[in-house]
Amino acid sequence: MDVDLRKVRYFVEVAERLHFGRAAEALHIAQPVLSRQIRALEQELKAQLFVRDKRTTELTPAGRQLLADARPLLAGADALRRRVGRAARGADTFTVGFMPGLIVTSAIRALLTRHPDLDVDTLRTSFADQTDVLRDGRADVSYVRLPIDQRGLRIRPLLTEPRVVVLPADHRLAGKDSIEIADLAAEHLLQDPDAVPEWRDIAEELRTGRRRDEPVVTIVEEKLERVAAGRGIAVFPLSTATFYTRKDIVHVPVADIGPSQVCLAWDSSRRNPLIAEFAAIAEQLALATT
Amino acid sequence: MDVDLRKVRYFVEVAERLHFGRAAEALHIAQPVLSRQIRALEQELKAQLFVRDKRTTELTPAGRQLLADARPLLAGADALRRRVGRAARGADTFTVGFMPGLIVTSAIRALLTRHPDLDVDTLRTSFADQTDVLRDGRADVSYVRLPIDQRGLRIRPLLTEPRVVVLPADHRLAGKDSIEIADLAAEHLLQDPDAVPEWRDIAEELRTGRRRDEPVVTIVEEKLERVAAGRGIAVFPLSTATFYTRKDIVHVPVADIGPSQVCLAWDSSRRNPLIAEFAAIAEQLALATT
DNA sequence: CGGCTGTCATACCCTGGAGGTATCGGGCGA
DNA sequence: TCGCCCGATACCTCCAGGGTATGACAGCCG
Repeated sequence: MDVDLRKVRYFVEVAERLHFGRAAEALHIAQPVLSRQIRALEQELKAQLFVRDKRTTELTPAGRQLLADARPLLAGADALRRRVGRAARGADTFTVGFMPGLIVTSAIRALLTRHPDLDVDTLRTSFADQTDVLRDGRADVSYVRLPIDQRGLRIRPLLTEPRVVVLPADHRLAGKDSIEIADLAAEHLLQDPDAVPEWRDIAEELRTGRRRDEPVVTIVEEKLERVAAGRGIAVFPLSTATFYTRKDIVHVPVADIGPSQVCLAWDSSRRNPLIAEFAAIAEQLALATT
Repeated sequence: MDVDLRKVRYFVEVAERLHFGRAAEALHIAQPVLSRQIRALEQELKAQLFVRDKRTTELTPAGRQLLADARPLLAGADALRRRVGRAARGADTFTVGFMPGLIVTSAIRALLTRHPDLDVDTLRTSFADQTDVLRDGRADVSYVRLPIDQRGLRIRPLLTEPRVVVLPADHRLAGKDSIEIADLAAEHLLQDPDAVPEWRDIAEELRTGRRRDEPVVTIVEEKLERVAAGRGIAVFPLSTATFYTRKDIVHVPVADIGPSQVCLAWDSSRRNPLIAEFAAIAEQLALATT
């Protein structure tokens, strides 16, 4: 009848690892149970999801389709749960996500003057999870920096600002007025490469596959700490770079890199009047400050 | 852990009827089972969903929130099921929804020349379900006429065309070059009032509540049959009105009514390259023909 | 080539939850 | 006041989801 979200969640775990035993471990269930549930899911959907040839596990086309659809569905279920829970707790709440370096207080204050009884929360995000918080209901709207995966979201552009590279003060490029992205080909980037697409194309560490697989740091202060220690570089929007000023660090404009585009984003399947209202406020404030 | 979609479906049925007995009947289960499942759902979500005071049932704020979120979630589950089933059947398929009167063959032909192996289907929609087919996965893209509920969708405007009122040939207004919407205040509209927002504001049958509750007809030919029989009027885009020409029917422009805006729409949570490709084709064709 | 290991499937048991029927109890209308 | 409507409660049955033990098969290594 209906798909069983538990089975779908199990499937995602297996599909991501292509290994029943380790997926079962991650799900805290026994491996035979997982095998049986996946089989049951295949029967319910009347579709083979994996090809298992006694040694390796691989996805079928149907499995790939399911994997693509499963994650938004599970996130939607998560969001439903969160929002109902919040509605049950009584007070109207509205949660605004924001990236480090962005100023959101003026918009929130404007919203509060119109809705004095509203309980407005803020939620700090990182580049990696700035859209997840919208899909799983942790935030109602979120200030995001492009590029993002826009699936399931609606966005409104607010402002753009130039991006700079952040270097240790004693770096060979530290004195320059402006550099080009190619000058950084040999450096180690401390952030998600998706955040700087121009760098992807020229980065040596990506081409040679010799990228150190240390976990990507998501906290700005932590990134700056590593930059100062000479362990890598980072590309920030100008406002972020100036906000976190330190003596052992400098920032240099990069001539051939796209600006940082800041947008307001929200889940496109929702229609909460507060969202539209907040979007209008944010847009107006963005216009006023430029 | 995860929400149970079955329980959510049960909840929607009860929330729409505010009556456990009839909801149970519609779901083909016994009433006590339904009562118990709703109670279980309330416990799982830790939220009271209904206030039951021995005679009437009413939704709580949490219940209203759940109702708002439940439908897209269930439609998403439906869509997942459909798309996985299709992927399992093998051949790549792509389904285009369209409203009566819109011509889609040229766009489909263009898509087919680029993807000779693709299996392209068409699906005729009506004003009422033109967006449902996208949300529940019956179609990959759909030509729609505004206004629509844009939640969860992404749309691209294609073209606009004037709208006319369709009248029996012997109607008192039949000879006019142009009329105003107010002239139609006393008429019976044969279609979903949401399709003609300007009419909502002046319609006598809506103001007095004496609207005959005959089911809204969704088939164009059927509407024309009723118009010819003097049982009501209909507002169509010009192309539709000229397409279905009959001797016992005339159409008259309405001066103060917004044009019909035709868009291509698709589910905003998906990223299928074929969707983007088809959107580009449709946009180009729309530009070429104007 | 034989044994070991890793990996998924099978067999079997136990419990909880979803379905059913019968019945209760409180409002409301006649 | 009586009957009716409607949701809740009580109790039964059965299957699905969890567990453990073990089998089957591929690849690896000595």
